[in-house]
Amino acid sequence: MKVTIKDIAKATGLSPATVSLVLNNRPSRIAEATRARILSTAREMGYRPNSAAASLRTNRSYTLGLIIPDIQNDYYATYAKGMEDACAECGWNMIFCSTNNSPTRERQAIEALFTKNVDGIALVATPSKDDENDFIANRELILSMKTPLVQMDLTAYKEPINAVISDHQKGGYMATRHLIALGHRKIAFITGPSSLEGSQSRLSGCKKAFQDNNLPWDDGLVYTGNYSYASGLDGIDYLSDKDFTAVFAFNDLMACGVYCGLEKYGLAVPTDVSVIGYDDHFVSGILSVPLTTIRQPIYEMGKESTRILIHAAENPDAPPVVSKFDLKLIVRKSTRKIR
Amino acid sequence: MKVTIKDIAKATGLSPATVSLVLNNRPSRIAEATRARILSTAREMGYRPNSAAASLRTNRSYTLGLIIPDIQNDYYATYAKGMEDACAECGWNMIFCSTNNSPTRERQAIEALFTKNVDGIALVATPSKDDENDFIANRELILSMKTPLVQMDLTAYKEPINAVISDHQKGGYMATRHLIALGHRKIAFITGPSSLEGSQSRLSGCKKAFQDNNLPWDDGLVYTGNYSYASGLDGIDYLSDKDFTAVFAFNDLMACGVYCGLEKYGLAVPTDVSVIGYDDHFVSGILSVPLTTIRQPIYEMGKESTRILIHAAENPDAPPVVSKFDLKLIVRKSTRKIR
DNA sequence: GCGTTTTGATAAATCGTTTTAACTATGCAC
DNA sequence: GTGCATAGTTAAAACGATTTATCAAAACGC
Repeated sequence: MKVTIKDIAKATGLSPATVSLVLNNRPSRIAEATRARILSTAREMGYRPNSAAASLRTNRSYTLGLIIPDIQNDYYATYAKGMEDACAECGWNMIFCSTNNSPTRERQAIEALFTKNVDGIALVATPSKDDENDFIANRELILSMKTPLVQMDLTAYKEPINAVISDHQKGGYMATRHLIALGHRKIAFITGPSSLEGSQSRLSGCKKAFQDNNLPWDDGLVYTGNYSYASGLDGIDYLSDKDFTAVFAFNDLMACGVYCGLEKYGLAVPTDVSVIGYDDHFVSGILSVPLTTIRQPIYEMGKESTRILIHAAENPDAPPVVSKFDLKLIVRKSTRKIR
Repeated sequence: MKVTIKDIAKATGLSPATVSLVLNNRPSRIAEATRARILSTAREMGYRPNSAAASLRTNRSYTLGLIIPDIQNDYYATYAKGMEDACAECGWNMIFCSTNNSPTRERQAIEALFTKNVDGIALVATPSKDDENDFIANRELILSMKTPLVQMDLTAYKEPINAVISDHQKGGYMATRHLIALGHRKIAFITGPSSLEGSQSRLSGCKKAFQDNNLPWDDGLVYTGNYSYASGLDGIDYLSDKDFTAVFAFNDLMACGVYCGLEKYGLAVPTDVSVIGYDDHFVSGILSVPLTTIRQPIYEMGKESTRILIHAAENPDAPPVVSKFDLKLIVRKSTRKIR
């Protein structure tokens, strides 16, 4: 039925050992003629290795696992693409798990990946609103399995850990500074969930920018969103009776909601209100008023995650790596000098 | 190190055979007490099955492979999510492969999936512009492996094959009829690549709608795009010196390009020109002028694909299934009665 | 008490590959 | 002809689970 290494051995009159040595390109002294013969019959017979057998024997699968909260989210999808492309370059494979923002499914995914013997796991933890413990527990689970782990956007941890991060404090600072430079003083902020470090960091960057410019901070202009389109809308509802000339939404999706909300209240972007987002989601460039935003090199972060994991898989006692990425201010049409 | 079935056997003083029988819930006469003992020690010892070993022995992996052209594309991502959700419900796993629109990588993905012993493959073939042969060759490859295959949006094939499809001719018809009903007579069409069946079908649906209403068809108002944002823009450039009151873009992404193009020429949607898209991409609802579109139940199609594959895996000689899905006209703000 | 059925559990082969120590044959030096 | 190095190849033991035929003991019928 399926062609195995034994079949090739039989066909060439050699032993399975020899065939395996050649097919895996192991350092050994196999005559060049033999090598060629094996290679060509393998091709002719349509040999395809059985990775289950190999993985059983070697305990390696040349496969990475990726766990993301939602594959439909462009942000995670881009990260996934980065990882996948880097894997393809090295001939590795990936198993994706999209957990639909459920810590339970996240846990199941981890178990499944372990069962499948992956050589490394990239975890983009689900932004669990309430239960921080799930999050910790799942990370612990991976670590307890001794499988290399790389985490996105996580720094604080009791022990060093592989991570790809971007400096969100700086991102928050850059965005705010941009608005301040345009003359804005009454700036509203629509943040992410306060449980998320990324959101916290951005906010502290914003405050720092105010400080550095000797401007008074007003907590009343901060609305806590949850990174969804709807919460951008809600933010504007909340802000509708407040006085502000610019909005910094902590991601682009909420910025889209902000656009819609502002329109509802008869406010034009950027004439009446400047809007800045975060992420550089692909829609940002094709909106009616293209959105000024902070770009995260999320694709590159995906690629780097793969590199880190492969390296960790191949060097079991390499020290943890933290790769820090630079953010970039992308100025488009949604922000302008205050009138 | 890792807990195996043998370890549990040793710990309970039973044999590996018994442990396996219990853990897999096989029909057999194991004393209830024994069963309970095994289950509890397995839990205590943190046993996790080694799927490589199981798969080697049984030739089953409870894993499906999915091959899509681009994970970053919301359309495919939604399909993937549907498949994944359905898998999670059944305790199955998925291996995603995003091929970046490269037939070569598509081929590599197929090989990798085969090597990994997946129990079924869902193929969303890359819309290869020029070389139809790659496409055929890759499908043949999967079929030759005797692995269950389900294909999205493909009907024509010399032999019956599992597929999930939507009736694109009807979709084209619905969209065109909608515009005609609003009084439009000069309708421009921005299609997909003519090599793709889905695009062809939509176009024939459009023509049929014209026929049924005794309207003259004008090939000059047809622009062949490639489903990208840019080709929506290009389409409007091409049409700029033509006379038309409505545009039907064969997907929403091109419709976004159309929005932008029309703005460039000082035309407002829907006041000057009505625009209708296709897919119901998530941006369609959050555009400044929400887009009227034809919704494909792509998430459901993903779920169904999983069901088909699992069924095929468990019933090796079940006949091929073709699941047909209904399309729906979603009327938003981008189309209106002609002035 | 004997033969038969039922119950509960297991021995052992197997899946396809990898890997290491061991083996044979050949060439070479003397 | 003997000893030794080297080149080329292989035997055989894993890896961890599954599965079938088989076995031992207990229960049962009479």
